[in-house]
Amino acid sequence: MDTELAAKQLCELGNPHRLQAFRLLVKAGEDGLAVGEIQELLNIPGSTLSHHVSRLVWAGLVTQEREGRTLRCRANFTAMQGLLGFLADECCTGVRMDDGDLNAAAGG
Amino acid sequence: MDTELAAKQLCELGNPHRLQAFRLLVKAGEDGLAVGEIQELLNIPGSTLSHHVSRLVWAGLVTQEREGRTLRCRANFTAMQGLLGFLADECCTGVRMDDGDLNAAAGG
DNA sequence: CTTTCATTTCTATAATTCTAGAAATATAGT
DNA sequence: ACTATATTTCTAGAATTATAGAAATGAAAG
Repeated sequence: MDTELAAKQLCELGNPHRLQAFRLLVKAGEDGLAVGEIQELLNIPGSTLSHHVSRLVWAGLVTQEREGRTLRCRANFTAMQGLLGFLADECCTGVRMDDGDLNAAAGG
Repeated sequence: MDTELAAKQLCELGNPHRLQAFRLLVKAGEDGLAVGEIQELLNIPGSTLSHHVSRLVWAGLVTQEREGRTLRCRANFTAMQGLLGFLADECCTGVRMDDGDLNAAAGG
């Protein structure tokens, strides 16, 4: 995971509509949700949602599969775990501090 | 951690310059970095960097403390851990899958 | 082949963001 | 007060994004 990809994915998650949509897909798990189901839950116009979903797909965070007339969307858990791993490794290292460790870290 | 705050913080991390700056601050740990040090490392104009840093501060991801003429910036590890927790809990639940669990989860 | 449903693409507009030079502010030293 | 350094604020233009109505596309059903 390079910084560019991480930034791209963080950027796409960094919009309330998209983050909400993504959370719904995470909750839905394997079953996923049709675009129309997300639309009803978020209560926003179809064209607006389509824009947001396509950005999530573009960033690799969501996959889509046609099922007849509906498009089923699923969270890409692998991508999400990759992003989580990047954040944990690259953006949360430094000092791992419990209260007791604060002085030691600051002093030495 | 509510969705709005998470989205705000994700949005701010979702810019390459800001993500790079934040990573530098994470690496720097307790010591942090002066704005000018970040600027030299990223090699971008001061006004541009100031814009980005102020956004990170606004989102609560970075703190600033004046030390004479320099402004020392530090990553807010607590905020970052909160964000990580939110993502792990709210955006990475669903099916926790090792390879072996895939079929079981899909099957029922 | 027409209708119906689900979703996207087209199009336009308003709003936001990124970038960076110039000017201003804050601090310290002389 | 004057100078130098560090950083921000002002300002403006280019680029991107968000929003949503209207039209188009894909797929099933009659």
